Amino acid sequence: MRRTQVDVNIQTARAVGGKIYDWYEMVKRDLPWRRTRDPYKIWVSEVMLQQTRVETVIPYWNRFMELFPTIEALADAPEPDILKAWEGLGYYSRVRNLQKGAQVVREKFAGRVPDTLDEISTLPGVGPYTAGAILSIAYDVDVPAVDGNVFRVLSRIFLIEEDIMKPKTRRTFEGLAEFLIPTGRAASFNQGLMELGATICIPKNPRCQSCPVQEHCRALDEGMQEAFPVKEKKKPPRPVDMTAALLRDGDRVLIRRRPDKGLLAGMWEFPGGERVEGLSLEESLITHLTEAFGVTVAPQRLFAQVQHTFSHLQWDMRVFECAIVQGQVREHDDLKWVAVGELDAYTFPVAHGKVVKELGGLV
DNA sequence: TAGCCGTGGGC
DNA sequence: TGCCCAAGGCT
Repeated sequence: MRRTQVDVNIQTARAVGGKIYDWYEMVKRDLPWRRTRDPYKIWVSEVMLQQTRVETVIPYWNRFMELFPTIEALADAPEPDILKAWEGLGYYSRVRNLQKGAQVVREKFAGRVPDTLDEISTLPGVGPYTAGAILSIAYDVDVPAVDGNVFRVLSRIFLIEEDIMKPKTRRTFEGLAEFLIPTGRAASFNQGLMELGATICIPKNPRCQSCPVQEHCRALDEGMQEAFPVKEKKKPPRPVDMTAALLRDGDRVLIRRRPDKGLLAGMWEFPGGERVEGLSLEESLITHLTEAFGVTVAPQRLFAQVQHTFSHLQWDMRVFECAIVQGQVREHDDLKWVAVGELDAYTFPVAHGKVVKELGGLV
């Protein structure tokens, strides 16, 4: 028996596992992919269900089964056909991987979906969750299938405070989920855990009065249901004061290309940079341009102010119209004077694009 | 490890 | 409106 990092005695494990199993057998929804044991059809359903709601998946699964009823049919289908069948589901690499997987099954596994963790995990698009789901549901193998529902349900029952956003946390939950499986009944137990998470133990306002394991739930006991699972909140984007220079030469403006790596790699921008600690915006801009091109500029007026939020940064960018007071710009591949009317030919980040648009409006 | 990949629904 | 969330996996 694998040892879990969560302190659970065998009696509790048997009680919780059995109750979830019994409850699922009582209340399970009649879903189309629950009417088959065909590993291929269950595989397709599990991939469709990744990050996607059951109600959304049902019509897609039905249509997919008509179009590609077997591994052979999917393996041989033209890519445009499979994409069309997936249209509107999102995450389109899922269906490309599914087809690649079908081809691998045909060529390496004699057309039969593998029934071991090691083998099935070699299929593209089959990660730890999907592997466990297919093995348990289609082949009755007693392996866990830990998805977002399972994180939520188990973290509440056992008051697990590990951050579920950390990859290593998965092992804790897999160990516990495996420990809870009533022997030989992983198919219904695993689906029961997920069904419980989807219908009762929901993220907000969980329906604890209807829960089959309410008497075992430590979070309910402490009135802390909504504090679980523990999920490190994404840090809010760091605010950054950006500066940029609008330098004109007749109807042309100066743009430069960003480095090939890092944020907004390879895109074009109006030269500038982050505000330097201790300096004003204008002083920072002068410093950046001096260092970058060896020219001295004089900010003359604020041309535009643009806000743009990235996942990790929040730019408050001010674009100053500047004059060159000393030195000369030497053009090269990544630094050019470009007519305003030609700027469309260059790719700008959204923030700079707004400035380009404003410039265009002036022409 | 963190960023990326799509879409629809709930609040 | 703007988040968060939903049966994840890949790079």
